[in-house]
Amino acid sequence: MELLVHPQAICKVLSANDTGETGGHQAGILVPKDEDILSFFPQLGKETKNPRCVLRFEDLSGAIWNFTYIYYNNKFYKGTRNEFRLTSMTGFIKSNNLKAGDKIIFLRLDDGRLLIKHQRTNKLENDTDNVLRLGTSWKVVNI
DNA sequence: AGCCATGCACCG
DNA sequence: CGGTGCATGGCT
Repeated sequence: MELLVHPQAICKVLSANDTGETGGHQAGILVPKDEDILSFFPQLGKETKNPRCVLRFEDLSGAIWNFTYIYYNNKFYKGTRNEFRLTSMTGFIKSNNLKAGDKIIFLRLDDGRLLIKHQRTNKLENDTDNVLRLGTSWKVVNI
């Protein structure tokens, strides 16, 4: 019997840097080192420097987006980086006019296919943010 | 830990 | 040359 359970969907509130509003060109979003979040993505270790893989996402209109999931781990190779990023998202972010505060939601279907959707900022919800105070801007969503 | 920022390479 | 992405460093 298989008892291993993985989250089927996660979401992230975009930062200004994620959307490119800060003028940066890092072309993607940061993925916090949270077990529940990382388990959604392929496991990338520190055996090789800056390992990556391309993930194929489908949006609600049926369009296909290929994002690159990278583990910048040069901290283990005489550098200082130790973080995960999902890059090549400029097209998706621009075509949907996503801004800081908006959410991106990733879902995995039973057949392994990946879906991506987004949600505009809800200001009322923002107001309660201080009270809820989620540890990271990512959260596991059960569907 | 997470977000901000930037030099360089590549490509249309 | 401008947009995009890679890789990396800095700041909070």
